[in-house]
Amino acid sequence: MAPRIDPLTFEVIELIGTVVARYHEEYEHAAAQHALTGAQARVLGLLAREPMPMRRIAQQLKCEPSNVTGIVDRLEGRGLVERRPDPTDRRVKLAATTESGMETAVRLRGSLDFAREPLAGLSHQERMVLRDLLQRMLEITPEEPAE
Amino acid sequence: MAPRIDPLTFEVIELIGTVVARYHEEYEHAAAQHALTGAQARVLGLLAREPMPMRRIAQQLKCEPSNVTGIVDRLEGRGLVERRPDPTDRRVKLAATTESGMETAVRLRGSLDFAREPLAGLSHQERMVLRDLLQRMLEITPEEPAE
DNA sequence: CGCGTTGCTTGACATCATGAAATATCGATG
DNA sequence: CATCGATATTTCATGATGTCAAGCAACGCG
Repeated sequence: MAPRIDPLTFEVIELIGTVVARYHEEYEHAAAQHALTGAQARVLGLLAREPMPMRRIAQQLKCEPSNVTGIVDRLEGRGLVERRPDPTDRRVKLAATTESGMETAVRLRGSLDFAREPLAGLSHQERMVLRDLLQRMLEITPEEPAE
Repeated sequence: MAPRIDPLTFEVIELIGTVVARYHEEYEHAAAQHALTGAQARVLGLLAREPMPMRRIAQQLKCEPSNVTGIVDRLEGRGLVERRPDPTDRRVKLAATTESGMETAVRLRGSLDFAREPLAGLSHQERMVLRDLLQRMLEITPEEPAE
């Protein structure tokens, strides 16, 4: 078995676990306020940015396309989303938010206060440090020199 | 969405979202390696620390007790967990890992390499900074006058 | 044109989650 | 002690999410 983890690292892991738990909790709660499930909220959020084929939704959600069919069905049943033909490929169906769906997505995003709430206590300087550390943790290479 | 959030904060939020996504991905993957679902892995992990009543499992998972019944049923069906009577209260059933369940839990914990991997690039000093920032970010319920 | 590939849906099935109702036990009160 | 409200668990019905296999339509290449 792997060598034991030092206490500091363990502590950070626990904190990340807590962040993950809190994030999910708030996300589900915000979704529920709009009578949406987490999965529906995620898809609606994706489509609010731009319409996209079912296939791509599945890739973003890391699930099977057949699963997306059902989720979009339910969103469509509520008039939040519609399927359009792709002009360049008749196999493809583009899912897109309706006007009502876009409104819901905007309100949803507004109530995702995980954004403002937990960062309130951090200064601008500290947010930059946090950003850099998270980036390195995720091994993201900044494409452009960061401000 | 309204530009109420400055770009830096937005960037940090996105990063946290990425952390959450990656965490879940790795967790589900590790669970699947032991033929467990995420929920089953979480319960097994809880019980590996100490046996506890169904009620408490539900509280930890933030779900209804009736849901826990099913999850423990499946773990019990595989011989990973067993139900014991609580000597002090005959209403209560204590769920506890079997020997085999404890082994699985230990191996599972070992394969949760989200622990070691993503922090590898950070120095001891940086981990301390990250820990402090996360702690302040998570500052539990602003009962105290938020500084 | 023919044929393998791709995109989406359908169907069968397991899991997770909720809520309401049933059962058993506890604890307190009269 | 008998009763009654509260608590712990289970069962049942229902819905959402997820997988996989099979099917159909359309694409595109040879």
